[in-house]
Amino acid sequence: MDELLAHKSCWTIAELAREFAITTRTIRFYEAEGMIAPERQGAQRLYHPRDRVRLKLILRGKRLGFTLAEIREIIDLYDREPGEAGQLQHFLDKIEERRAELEQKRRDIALTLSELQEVERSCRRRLDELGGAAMREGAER
Amino acid sequence: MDELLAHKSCWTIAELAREFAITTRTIRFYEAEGMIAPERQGAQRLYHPRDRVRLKLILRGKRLGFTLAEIREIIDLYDREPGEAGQLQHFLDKIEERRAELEQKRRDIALTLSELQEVERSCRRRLDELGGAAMREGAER
DNA sequence: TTTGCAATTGACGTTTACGTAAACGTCAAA
DNA sequence: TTTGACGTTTACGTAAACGTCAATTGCAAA
Repeated sequence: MDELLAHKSCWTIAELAREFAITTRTIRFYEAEGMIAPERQGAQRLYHPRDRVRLKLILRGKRLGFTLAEIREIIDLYDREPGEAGQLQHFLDKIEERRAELEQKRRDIALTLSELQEVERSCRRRLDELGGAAMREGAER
Repeated sequence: MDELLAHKSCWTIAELAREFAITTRTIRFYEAEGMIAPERQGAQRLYHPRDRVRLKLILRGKRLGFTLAEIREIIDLYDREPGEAGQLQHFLDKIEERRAELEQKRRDIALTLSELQEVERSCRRRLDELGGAAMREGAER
């Protein structure tokens, strides 16, 4: 029910775990690694939209095969202070690195997809042959 | 020198390790996991084009964040016997699974790339501001 | 023939990313 | 008031993917 309310402003750890299909242990682990910093109400953790976004970014990074250390670096790129010129250049370099990695991944995906497509084609051909044979056999009876 | 000969037909473990920038330990590990099966000349391993291709596939899979177990499954899709209808359908299902994963990764990459681009833009804006300020300051002297 | 490099196996160590279990607090419904 | 659902911390365990080291062997140049 409440799940349907599009604009929730805070979540419990169990809610987030359910939503993203991970365990609460995992969420706490990310916090221990300094990747999320939920508010505290006494002992309880309270997650705000910002935390939820971070969690999403972490999971996206994981799907792409980045390590938590790399993901931390990427996220750090997002919420950074303007800084001065030297920093900014170093910063742009970092971004460029990440972009190169992502584009390599993209090429890898394209290759794999087209190979899979080829396998699928030959698989369907074979299936057609079998189907055809079965149908001819059926017609003979 | 020999490296320039495009059509080598076999490699030593050290050559492959150098070419792909991994350790020999890693290559042997993949063999122990049953992912490569080089020829043996006595105790020495001899890698043929087929082994080299497999190694490439493994590394590509790793870049995409697949586990070795998943990579093994993907590679298995490639060199599979025709088989009968039931197998083939199950086989097509597997392919579909992998495709779905790859397309998820593709979306993830697109999102990350566009976010990085946004960060880069704001970074360059800031850099321009600083540059402009420095230049005006220079002109004042 | 010795020296030395490249290769081998085997055993154990290490890092990452959590899982699992124990022991406890909190609050609301029965 | 007790039971249950949910939360907490602390600590130890574990699977994956190698790294590291030791002991040994084969071969080839000096």
